[in-house]
Amino acid sequence: MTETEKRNYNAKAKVLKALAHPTRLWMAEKLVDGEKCVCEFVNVIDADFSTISKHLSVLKEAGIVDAEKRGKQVFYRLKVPCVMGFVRCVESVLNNNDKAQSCLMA
Amino acid sequence: MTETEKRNYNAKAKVLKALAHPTRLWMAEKLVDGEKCVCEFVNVIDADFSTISKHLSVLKEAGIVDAEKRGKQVFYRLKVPCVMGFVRCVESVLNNNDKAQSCLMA
DNA sequence: GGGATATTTGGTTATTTTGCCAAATGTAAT
DNA sequence: ATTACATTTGGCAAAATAACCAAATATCCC
Repeated sequence: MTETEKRNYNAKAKVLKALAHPTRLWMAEKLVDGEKCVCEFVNVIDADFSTISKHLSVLKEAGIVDAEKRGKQVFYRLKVPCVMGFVRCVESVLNNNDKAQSCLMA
Repeated sequence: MTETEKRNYNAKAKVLKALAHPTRLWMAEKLVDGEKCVCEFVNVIDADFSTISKHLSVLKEAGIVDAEKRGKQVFYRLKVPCVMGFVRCVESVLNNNDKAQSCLMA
């Protein structure tokens, strides 16, 4: 594997890593409906607001979301629409897993 | 967020986490061409074979690949074809990031 | 059975990630 | 300018991951 390839896979893995956390994935999915301010997440997620802010910055760093400050609030929005198609793929993995499980039980 | 939802997001995150590693992502992509035995990875990847084996077992555990033993060798194959469509999405994120970068430079 | 090959498992250490707290920053309202 | 509110940043401890080595397991060939 060349150095360039290596860098490429590191970069791709970073994007995946950003989504590979329950809270971040949940937030990304919520953003499909449109932008949300941090405060909206703070009210719903049971975690410190600093934690939530850091999660959002991971998503931003990865290029998955964009942030815009308006007044006191910061609004995040999904930058990459395909993200969710890809969540559907993940769901199909899970469905497969469940099917396998019920086979074992049958 | 209900307990059920929480479990659901943990499960989805687990699948993503499995792919969120340069080596594992690379292996998953290689498997698009068809099954490969562990030894084929061992010859190419610069890492201990126990490390490679463990990576593969993470992918298997997540339901992304399947393993079959034939003779002395174990063959892994992709269980979920959509995985790669979703890698394409990740790539589009990267392209976006690059574009943003070149904007900054221009 | 004994040796060779292919892979997995267990154990250890180093690194990364997570989540909370406290403190800093930015913005609007009084 | 002071206060209140929204968010980010820095620092630290706990938890999860990763990679290596050595040892265990499984299969084949002699």
